[in-house]
Amino acid sequence: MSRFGRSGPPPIRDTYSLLVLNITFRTTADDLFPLFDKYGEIVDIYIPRDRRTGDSRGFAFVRYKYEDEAQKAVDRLDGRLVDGREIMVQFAKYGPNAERINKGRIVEPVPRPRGRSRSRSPRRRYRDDYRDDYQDRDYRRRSRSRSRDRYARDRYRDRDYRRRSPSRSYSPEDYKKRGRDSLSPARRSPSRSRSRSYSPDDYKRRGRDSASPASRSPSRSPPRKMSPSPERSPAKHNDDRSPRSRSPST
DNA sequence: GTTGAGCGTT
Repeated sequence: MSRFGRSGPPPIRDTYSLLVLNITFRTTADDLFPLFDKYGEIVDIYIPRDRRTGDSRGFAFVRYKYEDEAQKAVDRLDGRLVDGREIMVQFAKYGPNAERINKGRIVEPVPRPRGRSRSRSPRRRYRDDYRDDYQDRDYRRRSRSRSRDRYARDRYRDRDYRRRSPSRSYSPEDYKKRGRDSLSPARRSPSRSRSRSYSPDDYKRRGRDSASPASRSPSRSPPRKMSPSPERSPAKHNDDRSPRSRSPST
């Protein structure tokens, strides 16, 4: 669903895809259009949305017709405050086709039987080399928590989904696979097996993981309930301070 | 009704 999408996405050939990140969940293509359109000719703007909620995922794809304009837009709109949020504009990679993409531009939509593309240096040779270092600094600092929990909001409405799918959680097979893999140090650490067949640490680690999270820490589950009745133990502060605070002065 | 790394089609 692109802004210019009449019957689907336009040809990506000879187009420069820009990835706009850090945009607000309320920002739409229409909001980005006037911003990017001012810096160049926009071929298309696409904002992936959640198939469940339909909300924006927080990033958009802006396709420019020319590389210089795209680069200019990146330089201009990158870090721009949009809707109260700093957006990050950078050249986008089209998934697995990224190898055929150079600076966001689709070099060749079809795979090359020859490894020629492999031989040549896809390294950037633009005058904007300095920009790469500028972006690779640390301004892209990622937060300590990721938004991967964005789907968690579904649990609020579909929180009942856990009951109808109790086995939806991690399968024991996963543990078995991991455990079996850990039990094969010969293939993972051949130099390690020369001393001993396997390390007890691995066994312990596997045992911990296999152990139930609830029974692994008996001390974490004190038999004492956290709901002390005010009537059952009123003689904690009242009785203590009673003789003292009761008669501060005569 | 919330959120904040990333890479795309209704």
